[in-house]
Amino acid sequence: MPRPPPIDPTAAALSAPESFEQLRARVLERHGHLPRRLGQIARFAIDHPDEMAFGTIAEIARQAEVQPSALIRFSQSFGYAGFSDLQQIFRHRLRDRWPDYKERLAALRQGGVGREGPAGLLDGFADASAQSLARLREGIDTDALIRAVAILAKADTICLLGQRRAFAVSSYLAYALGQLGLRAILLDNVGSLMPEQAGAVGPQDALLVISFTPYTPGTIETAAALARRGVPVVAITDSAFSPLTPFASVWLEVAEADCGAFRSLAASLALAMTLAVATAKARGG
Amino acid sequence: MPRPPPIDPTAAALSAPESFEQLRARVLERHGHLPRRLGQIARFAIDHPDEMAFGTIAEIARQAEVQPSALIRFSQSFGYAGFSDLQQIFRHRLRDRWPDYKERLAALRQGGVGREGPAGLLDGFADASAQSLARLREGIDTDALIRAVAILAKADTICLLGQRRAFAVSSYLAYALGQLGLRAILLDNVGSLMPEQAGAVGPQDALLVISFTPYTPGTIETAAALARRGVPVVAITDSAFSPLTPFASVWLEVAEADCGAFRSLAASLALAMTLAVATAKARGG
DNA sequence: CGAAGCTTGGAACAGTTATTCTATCCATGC
DNA sequence: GCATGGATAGAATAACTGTTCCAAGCTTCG
Repeated sequence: MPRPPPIDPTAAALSAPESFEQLRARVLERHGHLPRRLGQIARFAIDHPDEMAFGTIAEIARQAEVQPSALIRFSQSFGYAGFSDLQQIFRHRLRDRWPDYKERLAALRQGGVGREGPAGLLDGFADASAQSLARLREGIDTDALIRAVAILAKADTICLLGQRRAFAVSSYLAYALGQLGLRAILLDNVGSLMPEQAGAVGPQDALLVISFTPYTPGTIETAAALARRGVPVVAITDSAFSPLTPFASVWLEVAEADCGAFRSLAASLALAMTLAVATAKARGG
Repeated sequence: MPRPPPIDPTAAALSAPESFEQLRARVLERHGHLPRRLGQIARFAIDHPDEMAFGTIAEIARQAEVQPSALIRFSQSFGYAGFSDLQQIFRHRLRDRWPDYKERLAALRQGGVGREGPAGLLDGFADASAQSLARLREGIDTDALIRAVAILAKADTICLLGQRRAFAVSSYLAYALGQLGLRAILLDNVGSLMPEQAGAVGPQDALLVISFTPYTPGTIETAAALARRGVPVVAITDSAFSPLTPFASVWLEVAEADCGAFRSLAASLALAMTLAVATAKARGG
């Protein structure tokens, strides 16, 4: 690797960026050829501009996992006299952003139509997701949740089943449970091998199945077959009338709001994560 | 003039306002029967909230023509431990529409409102998701979003790439785009066939790639290879320093909040859905 | 392998911070 | 007019601030 060219202090001093946008551009441009620690700071600064604005040098250094002196070197290498000078940039950014924020808030309160085009769509999906989350918090059956965690904590292996729309949830659970050190297998039906994937599952394991209207037939069949074989079943679904409820040991209802034709997944994912972490806690503790 | 009733320290301590709006209301209400200097401070605080957020106690005291100690008495008379506590309110007002997530959680716990066990965890994940969504709405780069939609709308086939944590997003996009009647293929690396899956992709297509820290090496490599072949790349990632940004035609930043070790996916999914539906609209219209 | 160059960590520094405390001031009630 | 008690100003203080400086650590080049 070629040695990075020495930083020209004159060049740096000539041009201490005066606005956040300028600074940001400069940081992005130089990030590649910045020493390790300074690069770390650059990253933190751009990713957490609010912290940079308010924190003391000690706090920021701790959060960025750097020495306070490194922050000063960073500031100076971009042409500022010291850290305080650099911090001014971040503070001004917040000051200037404020009026914009006020207007938006007012617009939202009035119930105005909001933004147009893709941004408007985004507002819609974000709204739907937030609404789903709020409903989940208030409507969750705490008892069922506790029983579900108990079942999963007792299981030897946790099998995950969710197809089509619910596949995002089951695949994320496979990732999360793995990270938590829990044995889990994802019945993903690759190569139409679902029967074989489910073949070795027994009563000592547990099935966590996710399905929403229109319930994928394969999901229901596989879940039902496993339940018949004595496998405890925890179901995440969208209605008390779901075909999963008759044979589920525990079922949890999530009512996802929709924006247009598309339903959110935010609540289902939050619930899934809760199950994963609570199970890990129950087992580990 | 009637003598002002003595301030009841208990009453003040019972209720230190936690948001700027609450504080403002309280100040306005008490302003009439406040001692001269404290009234002076009240007025300055409401009129110059930015100064209150950024300044040191000495600067503010000078600007408000008051003694520093008066600022502390003012803070305490509203139930705060000292000036620094009061200043937090003004800082949070600027920092984010939403009070700091961690402190909110702490407040919930202290107030006894927070639930215990799995339900408490659920609250945490729901909070993190909601916060991510709020930040997405406010922080989204509308221009980039529009350019991204334009690229995707022009594409012959939309290729989806996202592994590990991001796989939930890419797989959901595969489902959604299919429902919308758009040709999309998911590069899922089943059987380690990623090279073959990506082999037929050309400049007439487009790649929609999703990756978060720690960026899966295979994702970056494949995306970079396709970009080199002239495939337009739209990236959803979590930082301006993501390894995707150098070769992405457009990149969209989502800053997901975390609850414990696990990050939410709510904002990424909402953004993904937005891209899908906006692309369908752009093409169908 | 040795030398030279930045880069890095950590201690030392002077200056400033928020806070506490006390003497003084002023307005009120008797 | 005097006593009372909160409000105020200002000095004292201890903690912490941002900054400087230097020795040790790497990396790269000769």
